[in-house]
This record gives sequence, C-alpha cells and structure tokens, in this order.
Amino acid sequence: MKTSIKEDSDNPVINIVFDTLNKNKQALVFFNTKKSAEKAAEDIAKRIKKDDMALKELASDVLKALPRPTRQCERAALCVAKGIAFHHSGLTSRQRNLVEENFRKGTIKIICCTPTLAYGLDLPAYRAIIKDLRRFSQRGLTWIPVLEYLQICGRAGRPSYDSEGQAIAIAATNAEKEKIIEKYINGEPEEIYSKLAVEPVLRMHVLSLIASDFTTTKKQLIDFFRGTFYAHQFKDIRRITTTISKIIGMLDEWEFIIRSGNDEFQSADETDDEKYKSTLLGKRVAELYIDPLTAYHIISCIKESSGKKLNEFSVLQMISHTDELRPLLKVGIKEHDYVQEELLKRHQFLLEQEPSMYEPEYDEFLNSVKTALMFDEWVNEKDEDFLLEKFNITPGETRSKIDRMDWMLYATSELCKLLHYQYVIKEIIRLRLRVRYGIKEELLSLVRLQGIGRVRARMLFRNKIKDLSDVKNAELSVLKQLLGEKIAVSVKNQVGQGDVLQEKELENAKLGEWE
DNA sequence: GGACGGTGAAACTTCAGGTTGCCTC
DNA sequence: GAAGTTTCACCGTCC
Repeated sequence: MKTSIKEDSDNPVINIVFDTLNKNKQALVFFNTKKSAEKAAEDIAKRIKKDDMALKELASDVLKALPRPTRQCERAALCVAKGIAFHHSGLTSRQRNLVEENFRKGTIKIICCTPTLAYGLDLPAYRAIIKDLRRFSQRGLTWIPVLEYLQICGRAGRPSYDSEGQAIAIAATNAEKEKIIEKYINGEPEEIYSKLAVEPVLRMHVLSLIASDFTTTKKQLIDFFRGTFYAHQFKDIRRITTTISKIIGMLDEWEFIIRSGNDEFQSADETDDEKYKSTLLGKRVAELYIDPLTAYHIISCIKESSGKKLNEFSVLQMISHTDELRPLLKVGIKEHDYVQEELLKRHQFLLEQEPSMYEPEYDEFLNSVKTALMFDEWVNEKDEDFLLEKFNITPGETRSKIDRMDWMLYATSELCKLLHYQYVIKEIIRLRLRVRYGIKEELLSLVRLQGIGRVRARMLFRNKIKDLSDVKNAELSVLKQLLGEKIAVSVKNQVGQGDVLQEKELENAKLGEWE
C-alpha cells in the first residue's frame, strides 16, 4: 500500500504526525531517549495554534502532579495543553496515568515515548511511528531486536479500537532503509534464550528450591534443572551443574544452607546423595526474594557496624550498593570531585571496604555513593525539583528508587531481627519511615497520622505542632486553617481515639521505644 | 578602549525499562 | 553514533 504524506517540514516525524492529525487519528511515536521524546513533543506542540479548555485543565493537572512542579512538569504541561504528550519512566505515575487515560479518551492525540509504551498497554493508536531503530548500548549504537520492533508495531491498530493500523519506521538514509526492510520486515525474529544459567538468577532459584524443601538432594536439584527450558535449549547440563556447585559452596559459606552426606561437592556423579537443608536465615532470605549475595553483603556490613559510628548515610550507601538498586545514578565527569568530597566527609560512616580507585568496581562504588547522597537529601526533605536539578534524577525515577529502597530496608530489618542485631533494627525502621515519607527525624511522629505526609507534617511543625500531643492540644480551628476542614477533623479523631497506630512496624517504632 | 552581547563552530556529555515484600484503606 | 548542551573565540555595537 502506498501512502503519500505532505512534506511541510524537513522533519519526517513532524510531517507524519500532522498527516495523522489531519486524518483525525492518533499516533504513538517511539524514540530511543527520554530527551528526544520530550523534545519532539515540544516541537510538535509549538506548531499547534489552537487552544482548548479541556486540554488547559488537563495541563494544569499534569503540572500539579507534585507539590512543586519541576521543569519536566512544566514541559509536560505545555505539550499537553496542545494535545501532545511525552511518556517515559521519568514522569510521575499520576502523570503517566493522565496521559494514558486521555489518549484513550482521544483528548491527547500524539504521544512521543520511549519503549515504556511498547509493552502491555492497549491504546487506540492508528499509527506507531518508530523514529529510532538503533539504541545506545555498551557496544555503541545497536539495532533493536526484531522482537521489540514487532512489539512496537503491535501498538498500532488494536482490535478493540480500530480495524486497521499502520507502523511506520523512519530511515535516515537509503542504506538504512534497505537494512530496515531486510532485518525487520523480511527478517525473522530472534530465538528466545534462557537466562537461567546466569549466576544471580540461579542463586535465587537454588536457594528457594532448597528453602521450600522442593529439592533436598543434589540429585533432585540437578534433575529439576534438567527439566527446564535452559537444559532443553542447550542440551548440556554440565555448565549449569558447575554453576550450581559454585553456588552451593557460596550458600553454605554464607550460612544460608547446611549440607550433609559428602563433605566435598565435586561432580554430579560422585556426590548425588549430598543433602541440603536451609537455615532459618536462608529460608528468610528466600522468602524476602532478594539475591543471596545481597543478603550476604547486608549481613556482613551490619556485622562490621558493631562499635562503629552509624548514620543514615551508612545504611543508604550499603543498600545502594546492591544489585536490587540498579541502575544507580551515574557520576558525571563534572560531578566526580563533588562526590569524592562528600565521600571524604562521610568516610568514617562507610560499612564496607572502599575499593581502590584503580579497581574496575570503583566507578560503581562511586555511583552507589551518589545514589546514597540523593537519598540523604530526600530524607532531609529536599523535593523532587531539587533532586532533578542536583542529581539529574526525574520524579518518576525518584519514586521507583524510593520504593526499592523501602523494600530493601524492610528486608534489612527482617535480617537484623533474625540475627538479633537489636541496636540497628530501630534505626533501620526509623530510616525506612523517613525514606518512605522523605522527612527528617523530627517529623516521624506526625506522619503516623493518616492524611499527613511530608508537606503537611512540615507545615504543622513550623506552626509549633510537633507531635501527637501537640495535635491533641491544638485548637481545631487552627488545624482547620492549616490542613483544611476534612483532614483537621480526621486528625483530631485519630488522636482522640488513639487507634491510629495499626501498622505493626509503626507500633514497634513507637517513639518511646526508640530512645 | 573596554564592556557587553550575539553568533556559530568545536568540544564535550550522555543515552530504555522493570519485578520482587508486606500492609492497609 | 547522534543529539543536545556547554564552551569559547570572534566580531560588532554601544557607552
């Protein structure tokens, strides 16, 4: 099928987008970076003159997704006001939902996005326009997999909305056009490969198989993996057996499992009868669903901490330096000195051995320090806008990092409980609440109230209402002025009935017990 | 003559995304 | 590898 598109601009994306708009249809445009998705949305929005009340309201919602708008919120709102949006992991979840909902309603006509929108969403796009088929990787710019290309094309003309759809790939040169036709249109999708033999993945599976008593001997363990897709695909169980041996050794050394039978774990045939049992600690690690290596890292750091000075940076850096927090914030060239200076100030609080500058892992270590510094600012009540300017982390990414830090702090507190590290548990629980709310210590008691988060708690505190008894003593009229009628009444009820503290960890974390 | 501002070329920098625990309304 | 951003030299204008 041939379609001709008017070329009003030298930018093919803009031409196709306006052609789509003229047909009164909607489109998703895929880019390989967040920046280019945002820029394209802005370029398109600038060319649209019309104003629409509904869109203006929507733009204001997008702008107000955070207590203080970031420059990203401002850009997003300006685009949305013209019916154009960008969509990537950096948006807050509220903004993402607004964009998706309004695209579905037809209020938003065009979304410029990264591959976030390629998976799982059913949207009424007539066209999927693919601007970039190459993406930066460690080997430079590489072509995206055919499977991903097909996934993106599948976004156009969803059966629930349209009877047909178009996928348009943009080529910069003739050679690129040939390549696209050959690789993506006439080519075959890649084989799917099992990633089971990768150590971190296997580590978690081996421990959980043993912890759940699903496999209790080496023979059972190997039989289990013999039945997996990995074994089916590679027809070679030897490689996986070697990795399993290594992992069993580690899990044993870290005291997550106990072996009995043979002392040595050499090859499959000799020691088939070796039996495994998880320790209490190993069972908990498996239940917490964290990488055993992470658990070991945390446990060794906490062990090290006895007798040492400990502060929030200690714990934040310890957790930032785990696989679960990846990808970490990258230390840019210009930030190098700043991060190192800050590290020097906090050196005594480090729980792990600092790698030498000349070791390859030093960069990742510095990244973990930068990530910890970002969390440190967050628990000292810096807002998303500040974090975006200082650490170049977008609100959406901030949120996802906070959620993961929250989960890992929970896991850490559970491990400490099991190991009877009483002196750190309370600190960790307090820190977890501070991370969750983004608050300093002094607001901890106020955020225990429902409807009170970092902003309202700070407002109360500034007005000399510093804890629950102050809330109790405060005039309702004063609270109403500060919090609005509904929340003021609810807060009063909560202190009156005294049944606010239902959450178990909050119960444990009662201020009195902390000191 | 010097401060200031505009311009454009060159140098520099950076680059997608996601699941898990547990709890409560 | 490409696009966006920063830096810097150069030039013209104004006081």
